[in-house]
Amino acid sequence: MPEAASPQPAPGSDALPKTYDPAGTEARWQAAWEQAGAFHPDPAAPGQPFSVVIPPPNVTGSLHMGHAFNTALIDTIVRFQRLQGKNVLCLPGTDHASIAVQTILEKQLKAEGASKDDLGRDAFFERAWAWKAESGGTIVGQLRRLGYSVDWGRERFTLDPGLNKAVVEAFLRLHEQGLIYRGEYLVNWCPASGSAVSDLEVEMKEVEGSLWHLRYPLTPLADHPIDHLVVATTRPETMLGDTAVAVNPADPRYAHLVGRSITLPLMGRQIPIVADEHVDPAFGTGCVKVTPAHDPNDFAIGQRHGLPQITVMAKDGSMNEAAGRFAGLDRFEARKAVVAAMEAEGLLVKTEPHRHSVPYSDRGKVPVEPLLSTQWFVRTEPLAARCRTALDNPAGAEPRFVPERWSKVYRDWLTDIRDWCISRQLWWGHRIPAWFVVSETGGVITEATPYFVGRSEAEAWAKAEAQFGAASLAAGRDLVLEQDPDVLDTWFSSGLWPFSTLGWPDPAAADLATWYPTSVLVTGFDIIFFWVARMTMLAGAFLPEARAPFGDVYIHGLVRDENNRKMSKSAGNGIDPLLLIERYGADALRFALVREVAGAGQDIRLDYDRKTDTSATVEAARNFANKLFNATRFALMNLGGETPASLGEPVLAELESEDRWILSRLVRTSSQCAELCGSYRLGEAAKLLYEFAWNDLCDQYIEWAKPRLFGDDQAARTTARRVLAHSLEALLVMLHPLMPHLSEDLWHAVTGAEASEFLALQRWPQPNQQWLDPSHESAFQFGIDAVRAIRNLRALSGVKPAEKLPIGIHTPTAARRDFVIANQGKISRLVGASELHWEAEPTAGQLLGIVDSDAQVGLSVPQQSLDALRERLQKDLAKVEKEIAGLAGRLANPNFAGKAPPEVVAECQANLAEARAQAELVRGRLLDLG
RNA sequence: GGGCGAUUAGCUCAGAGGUAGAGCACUACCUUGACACGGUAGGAGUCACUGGUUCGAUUCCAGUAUCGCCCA
Repeated sequence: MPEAASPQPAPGSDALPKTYDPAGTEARWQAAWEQAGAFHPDPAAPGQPFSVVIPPPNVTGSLHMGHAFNTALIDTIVRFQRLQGKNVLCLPGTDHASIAVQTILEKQLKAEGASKDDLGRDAFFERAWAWKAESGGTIVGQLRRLGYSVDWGRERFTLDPGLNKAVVEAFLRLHEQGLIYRGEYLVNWCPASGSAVSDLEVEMKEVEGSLWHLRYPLTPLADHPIDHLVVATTRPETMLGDTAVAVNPADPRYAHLVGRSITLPLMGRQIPIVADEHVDPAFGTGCVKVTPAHDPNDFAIGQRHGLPQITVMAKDGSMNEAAGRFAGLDRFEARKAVVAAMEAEGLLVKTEPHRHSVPYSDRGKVPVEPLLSTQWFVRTEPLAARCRTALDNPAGAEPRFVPERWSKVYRDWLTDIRDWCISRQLWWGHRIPAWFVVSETGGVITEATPYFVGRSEAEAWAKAEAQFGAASLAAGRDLVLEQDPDVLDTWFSSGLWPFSTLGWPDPAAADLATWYPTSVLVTGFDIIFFWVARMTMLAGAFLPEARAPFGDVYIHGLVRDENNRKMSKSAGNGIDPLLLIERYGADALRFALVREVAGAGQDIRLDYDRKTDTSATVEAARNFANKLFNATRFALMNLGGETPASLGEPVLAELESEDRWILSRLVRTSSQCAELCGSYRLGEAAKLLYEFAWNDLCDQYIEWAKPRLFGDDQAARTTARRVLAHSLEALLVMLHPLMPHLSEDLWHAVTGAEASEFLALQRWPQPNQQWLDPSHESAFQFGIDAVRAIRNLRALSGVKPAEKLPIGIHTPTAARRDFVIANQGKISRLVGASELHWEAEPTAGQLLGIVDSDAQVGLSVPQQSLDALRERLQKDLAKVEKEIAGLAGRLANPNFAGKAPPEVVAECQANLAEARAQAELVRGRLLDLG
């Protein structure tokens, strides 16, 4: 980056604008980092490897605030680790989101009056890739705009050729291990997308439905009093596929009927009455209709009793030929028609309103239909078992969840896990690498058609030839192979993400060797099952030696809107991160998001005014950015063209009180902040730096150091410059993970570093440990307290801020006396004193304020009505008396003295003495005031 | 039905076994030679409730209530 392009003039210049304008600065540094390849690591480089693969956003449009949040957290972590000197890889990418993208495209086609079948598979794919290019481009642009320090040179897409290779290999190996099978089962069928979906993609929704009580006539039997049973159902249309009625074997009302048969109304079919323990005698009439082909529970009953499965619905949700005269009707129309028909026959007993759960398709937003279908499945238990073992690793759970409580959620899901339906009747996705020998089954694919799994069609052919070639030849027919038309669940490819992106299955991949397993996965709790568990299961199948594909899993909450609702596209309550970035800057948005996340993975609520597109939270962060900008501007104006390096380190022997104080605070802050960032307590780290920067450096240090910075004493000025430059530089380094652009920019301005150098690649500050000095910190704290007491007194007595007047500080303690005398000029400036003097005891004729039991401050002002001061003192007295009561009460308790730690008792006694002394002072002052 | 989380200042949220914190908002004053996106000084809370452990609980434990989420 050419120097001329920098917004910062050379150090020492005072030509900076008064406010920070993030837009240009952020774009410039993003470009500079990328052009320099700053985040493109070499696997052979020194430094402990640290790696993160980002959760790839779906290419379904653009990013929302949740992505910005996830990005802010990950980038803070990886930038921090980079500053620790690690060899950091942060790998970006996007997800093809098979079902979601196909839904979008089909909707577009429908709007154009076309369908995917008109287009054909190839043209549809072309269209899908075009969509991917557009949406993916938008997303990548947004990620760049946030300042994500990822390696764009390693960007991946879950449907790119490299990932396809990994997907095919994974499928093959799982198949070889017997962990993939194909079979006809009751699956969740989404009629909207025309595909099977997994259990996870089904969401239970409470709906107001009806419970229909239907009369099923018993097949007549001479001299038997009961001639019918009543069944209750929420789905009358499925009765067309009933193959039994079930009762509880212990139900005395019906026990004697078990084994008899019923004539199924409307269909005329004879179906048996079976006894099954899973029937709840208390629900409805205690009799349930059994439709094994359309209900999971009935399916299980059917299996136990060997009942036939009659599918009465087609895959588009309409009734099929097996539904007799209802064939062709949509399932919801059929429901009405069946009820009407039953009523017409006098078989509808009653209809009750009934609230119940209905499975909905996550994507299609329509009720899912349990349907018998031949699909591919992953046998999950062996994989899950390995994950549970890794979690129980005596040397430490793998992965380690942060916060820990999520590991229970993860474990529970991996216990009693169901097999994973991985085939989808879609086009956009990884085609299943299986070829059917359709010549064996008359040219069609059935459940019985033999198939071969291969890395390529040629490989499948070779296998097919070997097994069926001779027989085919003998039978005089050609071998015909046809690839399975279906694609894999998106999560199958996402599940390989932490290693497929690093080069797996190539055993020699350097990235894999260096950066696998990855260091930490950062994601929301909502995809622990979808993604985290799938990755650990699949990694266990292929790279079991690592136990888990990531050491830590840092689970964060969701971003909620100003009304505490989860932000979502469908609810229309999303907030576009770009709007806030444009208004406040990416650094401000990032800082605001991270600062909100101090707690243990709680959701964060981002305040937002939709009328004005403003956010007080982000605005506060923007103000902080501006404060830093101005602090740096001040430094540049007062460092005399020098840099931290040219000035050299502060020299201990030359330091004044505020120097000792800020450097001690710096030592403390740098180690605390590193500790917090290293343990994912990023919000606390953000707050710590905010306080150090604003309260300590700006409000105190700079104000106390101004006389030296403005003065003529060269030696004193150099010392102050050294401390200021040093503290500021360290602060900028520490802030870099949180506010990368601003800190990079200001760091260049302060250090005068070459454009080819980057703060992003510097080292975390290592301030001299000798500067840590608690006694100086408390000594200086007295100065802060005294200044505040004087200012308070001025405000209460109504002295004009600009009015200078004689001021005294009264303390008998030698160290404090020395402090006051040594800092006379500085304190005078801070409190507006025309003359500042020290006396052990206050002399008469002053207006006095109390710092603590050992110090008072006095203003030489004419006596006046001082209700405000009196009020204040009375309040102080009340407070201190309350404290005395509490402390005295505690000390009077013999158990306290006996059982509490001695240092606590001593502290308590000291506090009591202090409080009593203060109370005395306050009472004295009140008496003086009359 | 099972599990998890939350309940702290007007709002949004930190916090920690030993006298309650921040940001925003609020009040008063101040355009002081970095910053009004600023400064100074203030006001403001029975830490949801009830028990228990403890010398001491807002903090740990149990239960209750309310809200939210996940699983069935």
